[in-house]
Amino acid sequence: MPKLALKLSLKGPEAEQPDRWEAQLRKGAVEMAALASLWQGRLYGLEIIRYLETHSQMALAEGTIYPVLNRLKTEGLLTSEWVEAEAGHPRKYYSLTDAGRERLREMAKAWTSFANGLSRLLEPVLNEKEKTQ
Amino acid sequence: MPKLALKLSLKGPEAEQPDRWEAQLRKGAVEMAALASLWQGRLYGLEIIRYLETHSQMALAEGTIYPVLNRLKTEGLLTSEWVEAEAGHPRKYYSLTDAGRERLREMAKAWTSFANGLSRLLEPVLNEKEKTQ
DNA sequence: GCACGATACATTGTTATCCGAGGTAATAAG
DNA sequence: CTTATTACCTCGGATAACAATGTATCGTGC
Repeated sequence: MPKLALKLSLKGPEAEQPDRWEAQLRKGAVEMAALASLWQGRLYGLEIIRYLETHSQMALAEGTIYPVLNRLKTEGLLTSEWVEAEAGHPRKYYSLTDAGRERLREMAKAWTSFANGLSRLLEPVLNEKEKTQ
Repeated sequence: MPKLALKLSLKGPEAEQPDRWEAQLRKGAVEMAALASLWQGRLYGLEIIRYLETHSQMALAEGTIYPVLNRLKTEGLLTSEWVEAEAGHPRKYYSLTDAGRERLREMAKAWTSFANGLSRLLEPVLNEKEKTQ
């Protein structure tokens, strides 16, 4: 057996909708999440993925995180450095710059405001207080 | 003066970034917001825009809302009916279907979970509790 | 040595979405 | 009849997530 790593997409005729919707929710929040994962210290790529999965139920693919990290690096929001591991492939550790820290603060505030607005909107739904028009 | 309604995009060499980021945040949340605006009764297109702007600081363009409404209608989550206005152009009122109501409940739950995860992630940032690595 | 698996980084193509810019229709006022 | 207002609708560009795929490095078993 050579590899057999197929992840079994199983795309049925009219299956999977919730999955795609949550992907859309992630848009825009991903950059903020990546920055946030580095708030307490440097991490390398795959570590960021695991961190976010553990700390926020946000499951990102590798094909998502690497472009994002490069984007943020280009914008000067974080830096990277290669570090040799005792075993295995060398790792590229990312750290927040001062600009990145500042930007994350702004994003966090904007996010909070945005989330509060939506929460207010969803209140009747979650509390099931229907009003018959 | 003929019209002069140009909204002044003013796309400088490296200007406007915060605006585009918030647009990304909106992706995915828009469908939910549109459904939520109809929870308490029917509204027509422009009214939905105004409702969301008032109740959640979410400013949507017309070019955004109409395709979304058609999408939701195609999925059977809402229905529409033309209603003559006493004055001006007739209005197309949208209402939630039972399926739409049910879907909105699911979305609201998923959103809450997602938002809570991110809130947890941002806690250190908002509380400014840096830990020197 | 060399095949193999594990770990890690990286890129490409597909698909979905927001929204600016533009258009149409109906009514009312000048 | 021209203009303004209100409303609905559509097209095209830009951006983003991510599945699939590829590359590089090291350790282990033979």
